[in-house]
Amino acid sequence: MLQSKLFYKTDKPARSGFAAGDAGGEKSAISHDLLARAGFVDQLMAGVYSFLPLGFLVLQKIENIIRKNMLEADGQEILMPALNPKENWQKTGRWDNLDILFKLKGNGDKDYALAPTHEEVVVPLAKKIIFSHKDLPLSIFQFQTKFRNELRAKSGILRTREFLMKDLYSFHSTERDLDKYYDKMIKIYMNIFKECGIGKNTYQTLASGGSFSKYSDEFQTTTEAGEDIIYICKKCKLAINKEIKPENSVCPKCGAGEFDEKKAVEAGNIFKLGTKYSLPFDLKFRDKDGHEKDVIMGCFGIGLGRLLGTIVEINHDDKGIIWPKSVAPFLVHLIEIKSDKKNIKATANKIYQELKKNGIQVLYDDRQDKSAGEKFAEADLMGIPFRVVVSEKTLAKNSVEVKERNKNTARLIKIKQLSKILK
RNA sequence: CGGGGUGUAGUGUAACGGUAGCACGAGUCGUUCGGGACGAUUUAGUCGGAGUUCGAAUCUCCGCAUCCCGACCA
Repeated sequence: MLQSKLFYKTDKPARSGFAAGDAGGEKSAISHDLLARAGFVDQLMAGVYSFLPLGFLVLQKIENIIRKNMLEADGQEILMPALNPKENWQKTGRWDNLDILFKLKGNGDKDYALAPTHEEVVVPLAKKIIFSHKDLPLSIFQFQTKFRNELRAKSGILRTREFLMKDLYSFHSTERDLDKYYDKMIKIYMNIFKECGIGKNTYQTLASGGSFSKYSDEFQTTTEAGEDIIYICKKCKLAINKEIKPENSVCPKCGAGEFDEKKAVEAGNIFKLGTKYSLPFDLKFRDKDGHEKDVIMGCFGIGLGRLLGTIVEINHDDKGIIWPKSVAPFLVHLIEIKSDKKNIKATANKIYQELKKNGIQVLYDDRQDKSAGEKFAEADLMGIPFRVVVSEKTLAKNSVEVKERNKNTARLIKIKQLSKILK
C-alpha cells in the first residue's frame, strides 16, 4: 500500500490558487510550484533537485519512452562516467573555453571535470570500436547525469545545474549517411514529444549550431515559462529561433513569410557535429578503398527533468497537474472515504489488489485521518488520470465513482466493470 | 558575471529601535466525516559574524543563501 509521506505532500497549499510568486512581480515557473507542492520534487539548492517517489516514477516513464525510441533508432545503450580526466577536455580545448564546466581537484592535486556532455568520453571510446567502414554507422546512447555550472539557475526544474539527460552519439562514414540519420531522428524526436503528451505544442525549430555547424535543430515547446522566442511558420509549422531569425525573413522550408511569435522551452536539441570531435581524438576509419577518413558525427540530446517540467507547464489547471496517461506516476488514484462500516476498507482493499493483478498502477489513499475534501484536493493537485472513489454511497450501488482528471464529470461504475474502463 | 529584491518555527507571514505574534503543519484528546471540518492542549523561530545603542528581527558593514531582471546557454 502506497501511503508514505513522500507520496502525500503534507504542506497545506495556498487556497487562493497558484498565483506564481508574490505580488511584487516576481514570477517563477508554475511547474516548479506544482511539482514541489504535490511532492514530486524537492529543492536541495539553486538548480539542484531531488526527485521524490512520484516525480521519480514520472521520470522513469519518460526515460522508458525515450529509450524505446532510441532503440528504434538502432541506438545501443551504455553508461559513461560523469567524472572525467582533465586531459580529454584539454584535447578539445574545452577545459579552458567552456565556462559552464565544473572542475574539481582529486588526490595529489589532480584535475577532474564533471561532464556537462560526453563527446570527450564517447569519442575515445568509439576509437576502440571503429576501425573500418564496416563498423559504421554506429549509435550509442545513455541516460546520464550532466553537470553544468550555469551562471544562473532558473525556472525551477527547467534550468538546473545537475540534470538527467539522454544523449545519443552517432558515427557515420559520410555526410550523406549522417543527413539521412538526422532526418530520421527528427521524426523520432517528434514522436517522443507526442508520446509524452506535448506533441501539439512542440515544434522543430531551426537554431544556431553553436560552434560546430551553422544550424542545429531544437525541439521547442511553446509555453509562457519559456526562455526562448521562436517564430512558427503559419503554413508549414516549422519554427525558427529568434537567435537566427534575422537571417530568415521567409520560411526556409516552404518559403512562406508569415510567422507566429511564441515563447518556448527547448525540450531537445540535435546537432550535426561533423568532424568537430573526431579530429582532436583522431577518430578515423578505413573506407572500401583502404583510404583513411574522418568519422562524421551527430549528437542528439533530451533533458529529462526539463521535459518533465515542460509537460507540467502544458498540462495543468488551477487545481493542479493533469498528467498525460503515458507519463503519469500512476494510472489510478484509489480513494477510500473513511467510514465506520468495515466493509468499505475491505472492499477498497479488494479493488486495489484486483487492479494491481490486472497490471494497473494504483496509488491507494487509505489514510484514515484525512477528510474526503482533503483527499480530493490532493488528488487534483497530483494529477493522476483516473480518480476512483470507494465510499458508503458508492458501495450501496455496488459501484465506485470514477472521475478522469481532465474531465468535469464523475460517473458510477459497477465494481466488476472497473478494470475494463481504465485505459 | 553585472543589477535588484528577500532571509523570522517544518511551511507561509506579522512585529515604530523597547515582552517575537498569528495561521497552516506536526503531537495528544474529544466531536466531525463526499470537496482543503471544529474545540481543547502541546511543540517549534529572528541565516552567520562584527559594529552602533541602555536596548537590535528592525540601523550599518562583511559573509552566506535564495529569488527575479540582464548577459550567457553543448
